Amino acid sequence: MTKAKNYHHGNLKNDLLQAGLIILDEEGVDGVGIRQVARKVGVAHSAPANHFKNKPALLTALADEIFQSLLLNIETSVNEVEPLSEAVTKFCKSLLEFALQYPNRYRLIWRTDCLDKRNPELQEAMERVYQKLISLLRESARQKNVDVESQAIAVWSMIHGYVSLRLDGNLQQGRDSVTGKDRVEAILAALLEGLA
Amino acid sequence: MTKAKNYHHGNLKNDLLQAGLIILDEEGVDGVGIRQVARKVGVAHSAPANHFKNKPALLTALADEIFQSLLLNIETSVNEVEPLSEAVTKFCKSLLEFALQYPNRYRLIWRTDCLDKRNPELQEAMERVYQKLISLLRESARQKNVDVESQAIAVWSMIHGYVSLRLDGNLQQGRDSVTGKDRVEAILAALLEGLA
DNA sequence: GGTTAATATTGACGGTGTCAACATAAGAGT
DNA sequence: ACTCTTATGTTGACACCGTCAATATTAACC
Repeated sequence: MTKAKNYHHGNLKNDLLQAGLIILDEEGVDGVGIRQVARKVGVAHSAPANHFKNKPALLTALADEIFQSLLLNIETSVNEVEPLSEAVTKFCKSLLEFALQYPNRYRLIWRTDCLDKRNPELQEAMERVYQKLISLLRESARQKNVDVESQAIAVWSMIHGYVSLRLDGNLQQGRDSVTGKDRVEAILAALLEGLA
Repeated sequence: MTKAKNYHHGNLKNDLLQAGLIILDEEGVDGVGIRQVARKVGVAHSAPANHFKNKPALLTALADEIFQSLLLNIETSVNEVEPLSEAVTKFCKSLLEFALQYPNRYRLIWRTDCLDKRNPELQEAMERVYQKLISLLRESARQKNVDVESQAIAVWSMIHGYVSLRLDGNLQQGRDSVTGKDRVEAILAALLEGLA
């Protein structure tokens, strides 16, 4: 938050985004609104309009920022040259960690009903995460004749589904503590080694 | 919609729910609101309050109905005695079919931020779907020493993740048409046979 | 048939996003 | 330095929304 004594605020746009992040973490997606962030920054309710065309634009800008930090998280924890199982496990775990640390941020980036889906920056931000996964799989599938795309979608679907279910509290009771190793490892083992 | 000539409407509660379903299909989760359904049924904006304590209660009642029909869908298409791969495939496919036919219904039942999560009927409705999957896996895991719970969560996560990504348009481009067989089969094959 | 409880209506309150009209300040060109 | 233009911030209005309180209407029961 930069100081705000003057009529012209300085760098309102960025301050609005930071305020939005805070509100998001504290109150969830529904808490984030034009008037809310304006209030938090101490500016008139209609000031954000100069920087964000409408509510979806504001949320999309937030989602974009979030995707970037998520990607950073992933890239610092995954090493390309590891064997497939290691790489995939780290990819999934860093995604889960991020979601557990900032549940509302994870929720927002998938709330496409609130976002401006066509925003190219947003699309590209998500694409980068997906491509990271693709590259991991391609690396260790070198000359083997496998359908990397399907594998990526399988992993991507599973971890996203698991995280979503868990964040929404849909893996009830003690159902999410498994003997010894974490459940992520267990379901990843199921995927890596096969069910049958 | 029953006729509404009288002051007392007859069975308003049910009519509100049906109207809610229609609005849900047509306009999405955000379109469904107290005043909206009241308007659709032709009744005062505050009439629903007699039948639904608040908005979450209305949406929860809808979600409950939806879960029931989803379970019906699954149960008529899955046969317990089939081999594991068949049973799991049918389970997942009927879930996907349902989601493609009524995308907004599928979306609603997972929007736990809009729903009354503690509602026991809702919890049980979801639980029944999950238990169905468990029973499929247990059936074909008979004396084999496998962690059925983890397997169930793996399947459940993957199909839920896949459907969610697909409904939200996050499996871009032609990325979702794979040579010959459907992508669901491809990712299920990855899960059944293992990645490594 | 009169009383009670259920159900529907009306009107208000504070909240929201968005728009239009206006105020203020910063920057560019002369 | 002095405009003029443009970017930015303010104020006020509008139509929605969910919720509540007060009231009207009817059904059901003794």
